[in-house]
Amino acid sequence: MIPARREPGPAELAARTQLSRPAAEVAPRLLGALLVSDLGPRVAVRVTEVEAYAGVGSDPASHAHRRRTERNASLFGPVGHAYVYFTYGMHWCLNVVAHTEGTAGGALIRAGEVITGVSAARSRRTSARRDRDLASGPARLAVCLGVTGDQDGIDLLDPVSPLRLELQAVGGSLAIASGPRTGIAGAGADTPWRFWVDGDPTVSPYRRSAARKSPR
DNA sequence: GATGCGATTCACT
DNA sequence: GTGAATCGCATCG
Repeated sequence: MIPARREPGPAELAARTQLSRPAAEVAPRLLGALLVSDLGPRVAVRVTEVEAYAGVGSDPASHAHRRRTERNASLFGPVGHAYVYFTYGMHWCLNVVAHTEGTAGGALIRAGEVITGVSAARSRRTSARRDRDLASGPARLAVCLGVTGDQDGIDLLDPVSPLRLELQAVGGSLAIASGPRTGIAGAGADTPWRFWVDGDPTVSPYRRSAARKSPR
């Protein structure tokens, strides 16, 4: 039989509204939120570091800067869904789609603290020496949660989704710091769209854009 | 059709 | 601190 159309609850509607704003405004509000993965044994992570990426034309560092393609399509899609991309031939990174109606953008989840399923996270991240290293980096966090390209585009606000974002967990008294984004060169390199929980040990160490050639 | 490089991580010097 | 690993994608010819 045909399942009834899902009725979004009030928390989900509130979250959807919160994410329907420019990524740069949404990103700091994701700090302290919970990412819960039921892909395999449950692992939950408290978000401690994020970066904002805007849409076409406005942010040269964004995957959505040039135009919509098959790869970045999720960034143009519904707010609150996942954008998962593959980079360096081996790493997956997770974004939360956030933008105003008709535009594109999202927030890269750069780091978090594993608060549930530490042993499961450790078995996925055998090279991590300390617990604080388990999700201290975008690709590390994705591994912790078991996220791959298979999760690209899924709805993070659907209560039955295997990967969920819980905004209601956000506490009020977080010390938020901001600064330039990591790994960005050229235009947009100085935009302070990286946000983190000040003093949190799980925040990934800042690296300026890979000092390739010609420093100037 | 070919090519260069990336929103990174890890091991090693 | 530096370099290798590794491949899909966007750009260029």
